[in-house]
Amino acid sequence: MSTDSTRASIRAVASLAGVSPSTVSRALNSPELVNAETRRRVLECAERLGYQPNRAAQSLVLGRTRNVGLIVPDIANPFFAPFIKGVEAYFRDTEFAVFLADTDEDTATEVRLAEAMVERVDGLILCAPRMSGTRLRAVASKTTVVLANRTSRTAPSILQDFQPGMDQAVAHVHALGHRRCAYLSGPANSWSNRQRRKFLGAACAERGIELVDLGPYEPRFAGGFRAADEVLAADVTAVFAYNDLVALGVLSRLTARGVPVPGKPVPGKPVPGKPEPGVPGESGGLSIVGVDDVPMASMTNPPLTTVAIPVAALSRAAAATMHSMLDPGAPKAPPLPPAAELATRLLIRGTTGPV
Amino acid sequence: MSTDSTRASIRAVASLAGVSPSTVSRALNSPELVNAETRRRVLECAERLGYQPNRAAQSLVLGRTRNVGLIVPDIANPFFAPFIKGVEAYFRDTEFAVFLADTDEDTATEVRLAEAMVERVDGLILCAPRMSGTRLRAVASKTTVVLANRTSRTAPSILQDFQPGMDQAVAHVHALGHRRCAYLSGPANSWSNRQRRKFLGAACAERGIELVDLGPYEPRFAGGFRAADEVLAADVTAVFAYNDLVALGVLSRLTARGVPVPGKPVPGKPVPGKPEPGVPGESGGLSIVGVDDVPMASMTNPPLTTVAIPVAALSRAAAATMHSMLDPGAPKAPPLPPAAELATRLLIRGTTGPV
DNA sequence: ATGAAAGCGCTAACAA
DNA sequence: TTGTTAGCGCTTTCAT
Repeated sequence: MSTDSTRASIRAVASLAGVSPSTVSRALNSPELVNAETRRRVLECAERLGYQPNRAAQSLVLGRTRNVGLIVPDIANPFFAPFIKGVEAYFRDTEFAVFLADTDEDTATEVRLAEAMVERVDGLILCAPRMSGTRLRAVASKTTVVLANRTSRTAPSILQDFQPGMDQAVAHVHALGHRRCAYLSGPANSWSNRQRRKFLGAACAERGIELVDLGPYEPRFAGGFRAADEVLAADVTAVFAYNDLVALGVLSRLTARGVPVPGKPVPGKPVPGKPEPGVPGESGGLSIVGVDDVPMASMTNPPLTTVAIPVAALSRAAAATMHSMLDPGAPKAPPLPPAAELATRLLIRGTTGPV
Repeated sequence: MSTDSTRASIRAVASLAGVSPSTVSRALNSPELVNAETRRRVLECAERLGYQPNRAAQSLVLGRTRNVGLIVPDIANPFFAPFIKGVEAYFRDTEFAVFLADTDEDTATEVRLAEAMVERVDGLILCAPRMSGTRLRAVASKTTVVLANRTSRTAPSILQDFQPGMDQAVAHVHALGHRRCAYLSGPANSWSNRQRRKFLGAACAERGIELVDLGPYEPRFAGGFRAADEVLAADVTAVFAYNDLVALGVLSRLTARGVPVPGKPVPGKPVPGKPEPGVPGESGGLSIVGVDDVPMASMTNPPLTTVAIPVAALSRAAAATMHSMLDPGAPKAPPLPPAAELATRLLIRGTTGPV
C-alpha cells in the first residue's frame, strides 16, 4: 500500500532499500555497475514505491530532454496524417516523446514554432519546411535537425523520389493520346512542388507534350475549385495537379459544371457555362492526375488516378535517422534507406482516359 | 556579436548587468519587485545575450512543465484533425506547448500513452477516451485531466450535444417516408456511439420508425464496406452511420454494387450480387446519413447528408478549460460554453431522398 | 530594492 | 561495489 500522495523520490527508494541514492541511480541506469543482488532489491523497492525518476531533474543534469519535435505544414491535410503517425509510432517504443506542431502552411508560424520547440526538445523533424535556408541554419545550430522533403546542406534530409511516379504519369497520359496538358502548381517555395514540376517538365519534353503552367494554388480542395475554371480556359486535355486535394477539387468543380472526367465525349452534350465553342479537344472532357494517394482519392467517383508516395517509409526513415543521431545506442539508421523504398509510382484509376 | 557556442545562463546575464542572478530572475518573472531602471538594464543584457531560461531548471524548481498532453484515438480520422488544430492553435499563444499522441483506436495503447505523458505534462486533454473509469481515475490522480466527449465524475468534460442533430436527422428521414432504418454502430465503449444511438432511438420511437441495430463496425471507411453488405440484407430503406467515414464506405460499396443512393428507383435495373428478389422496398436503393461533416463528405458524388459537429467550439472549450485549470491567471473559461455552441445540426445534401 | 544561500531531484566524479 | 560530494540552472526565502 504505497498510496503516498506525493511522488517517491530517489532518496525514498534509497532509504527503503538501505542504499545510497547513487546506487539507486546506477541500478536503474548502469546495471552492470552494481551488485546483482543489490540491484534486485533496489528495483523491487522502486517498483513498490511506484518510483518514476523526475524528468526535469534528469534533463537538468543530463542536458537532454528526451523529447523530439515534429513540425508539419497542415495536420488536416491527409498526406501528413500517415507521416505523423509513422513518426509517433516509431518513437512510441523509445524513451522519446514527440511534440507536434502545425504551421497552417504559414512560414512565419513555422519559424516561430521551430524556435519555441528548440527549447523543449533534443531534435526537430521538419516535414516539408518552407523557411529560408538562413533560418534553417539558425535552427539547426541550436538543435539536431532532420528534414523530410526539403534539401539542405545544413541537415540530413529524407527525400522521396518523384522521378519514377511523374515519369509513369506522363507516359500514361501520352499513351492515351494527350498532347497538351496543364500543371497546377502548389506552394512556390516548396521543394515538393519544384520536384513535381521538374520531372513532369522533363518527361513531357521528352515525349513532345506541351505543358502549360497554372497557379500557384493553395494546396487544398478549395484551391482545386479555382484551378478548375482556369483549366477549362487553358485548352488542355489533361491536368497534373500539385496534389490529390487540388485534383479532387478540380474533379468536383468540373463535375458540377458538367465537364466529363475523364474525357469520354458525350455526344451532343456541350459544356454548360463555357460558351465559347470551337475550342478544340475540350468538350470531350478532361483527364486528371493527382499526387499523394490520400485515402479519399480512391473513394471518389470516378476514383482518382494518382502518383502514390510511400509516406510510411519516409516517416520511418526520418524518425530512425533522428533517433540514431540522438542516441548512439539506437539501431543505427542507414544513411539513406534504399532508394526503391522512397520511390513514387503511378496508380491508374478512373480519372484518366483517352482524348 | 554574442555568437557564443554555449547558451547563456542566468549568471551570464547577471554579471553582464552587474546584478545578482536573483535580480535577473525577478526582472523576468516579477517585474514589480525590481527597480525600473535596473530592470531595463537586465532585460537589455538578456536580450543581448539571447538569454533563454533553461526549462528543465525551471521545471525542477517550479514543479511544473508548462506542457500539456493531447491524446486522440486516430489522427488520420478527419474528425480529429480540426480538434487537434483547435487545441494547438489555442496553446500557440500561451506559455504551453502540446504533446500529441494517437492511440490507433486501441485502449491499451491509450492507457500506456496516458501513463507516459503524465510524466512530462501539467495536464492531459483526453479526446473521446475509451479507457475504463478506474484507469481514468488513476490518470486523473496524477495530473490535471480534461475530457472531451466522455462523461465522468472524475474530471471536467466538454460534450457535444447530439440531441438536436440526431433529432433533425430522424425527422428528415421520416418526412421522406422511411419507416424502417438501420443504425451502423461504432466502438461499443465510446460515449459518442452511445449518445448517437440513444437520441436516434428516442427520435425513431417517437415517430414510429423501426430502428435495426447493425455492427459494431470499425469507425473507418473500411468498416462501411462491411456494413454495406449487411445493410442490404437487413431490408431497410435508410441507414444512420456511426460517422461519415462509415457512411462514405457504405456509399462507395453500394455504388460499386449498383445500388442507387438515395433511392431513386432505377426501372428494370435490379441490384446485382443480391439475387434474392421479392425483398420489399429495397431495389429502390438506400438513403444514407453520416455524422461529423468531415471535409470529404461534401466532395463525394452524391455529397453526403450528415450531422455536423461544431468541433472547433469543442476543442477551444477543452483547451480553455485546461488552461484555466493550470494557470489561475488565464482568461477563465466558462464552466461550460453556451450549449448552442456545442449543438450538432443536420446538413441535408445528396444521399437522402424519398423512399 | 537587492544579494546570499538553500535546495528542487538527479547524475557523475571521486574516494573508499 | 558502494557512499560522499558537488553541481546542473533556476527560484525563492531570508537578510540586509
